[in-house]
Amino acid sequence: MRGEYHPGYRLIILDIASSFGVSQAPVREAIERLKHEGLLKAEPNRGSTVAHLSLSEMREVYELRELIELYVLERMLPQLSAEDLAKLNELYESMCRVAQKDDVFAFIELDLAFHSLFYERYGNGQILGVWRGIKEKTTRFVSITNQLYFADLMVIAKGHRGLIDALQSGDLDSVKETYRRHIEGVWGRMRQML
Amino acid sequence: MRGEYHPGYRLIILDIASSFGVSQAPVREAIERLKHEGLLKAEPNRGSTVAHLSLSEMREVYELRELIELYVLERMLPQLSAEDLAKLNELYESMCRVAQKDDVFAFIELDLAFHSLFYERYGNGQILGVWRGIKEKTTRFVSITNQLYFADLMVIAKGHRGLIDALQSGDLDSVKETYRRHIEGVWGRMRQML
DNA sequence: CGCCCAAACATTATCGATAATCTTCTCGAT
DNA sequence: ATCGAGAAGATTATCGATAATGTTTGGGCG
Repeated sequence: MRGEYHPGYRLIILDIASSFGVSQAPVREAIERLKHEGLLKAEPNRGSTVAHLSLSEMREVYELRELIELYVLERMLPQLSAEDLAKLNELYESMCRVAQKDDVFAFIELDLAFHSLFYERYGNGQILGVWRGIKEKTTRFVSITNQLYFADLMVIAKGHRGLIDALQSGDLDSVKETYRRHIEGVWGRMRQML
Repeated sequence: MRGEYHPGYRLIILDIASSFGVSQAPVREAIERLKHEGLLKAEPNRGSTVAHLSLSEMREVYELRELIELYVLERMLPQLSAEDLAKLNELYESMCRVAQKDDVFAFIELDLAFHSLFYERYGNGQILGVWRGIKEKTTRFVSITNQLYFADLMVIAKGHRGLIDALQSGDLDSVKETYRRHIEGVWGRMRQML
């Protein structure tokens, strides 16, 4: 997740086991999990390597995200409480703080936490599950590309100010349009990295 | 998947291992996979049980399905080839054949294969992944509730005739409306089971 | 000089056993 | 009779070792 092992790196079970001071079994279990979360790729009898995460895959992720996030937003907008808005404001301020320190990893966590609020409030567990997958892939992509991202950290943070304002206005169309532009904007910044 | 082990059933590793004539390791690996596919649920040191699949969960699944299927349909409609339509017709006829034999499991496979065509043609791997999850949950739910489903098998089969006709007309709005009614109709039939 | 085959090596997959943990049952005290 | 402590049993989690598989290296042959 943090990009510590780069894509393509082959994980040797016995090495990992001895580095953690455990036997093969727990390492195998962990690898099995990571395989199914899509972080590792494996071929039978050939071991596991860190999965690649291509730009084209991220394009697909963003298409899916736009689809479900606009839907969730529309549906949960009426239920949005003052408390929720306070929480979003709080996250926005944390984002600004972290942006100045150029801490990319902490920033993306906050950014995604901001959007998570809507999915969690909405209460559809299946959609939440899809969002979790999107979140994970996004985090990983940012971790991998890292250094190229933080040029615009403050710009992205400020963008969330606009989102909050739109939510406060309560006008559905302007909320959807603001979000659509936001999501596409972040994606556009990402795609320029490669 | 076939409902052989019913929800709540506890899987004992050593029993399964000896029944397959293998040791614990491969059984553990399989369980780990099934856990992450959501078919099993596990608590640490307390073993694994077959996951329950509630009606409320299926409601969520159908909400998600309607969202993404209408989207995919809209986007890939222009690319739909005569070949695709022939394939859909073929599946429709198989459905009718199987419906008469009251083979619920075979029927649901055909039904889902019908809808899979759109997702596979569309070419967004992330969305396809979401669909795979939906497919799996649906199959399982039908397997579990089984006997209650096949009263309407022929009705559901015939419904696909209408979908093909709508697709052939090429009119987006009528396609979307037909599909929306179809998806909600199948869901309505399901919810009546409980 | 390059190519194929076999041996040596590296690594994964599987095994059976032990350790840790949880559950059930028994027994004594209240 | 009820509750809790503790032993006995069942099961999972972990271990280290062996078997199976894949990869590399070195040597003989064309």
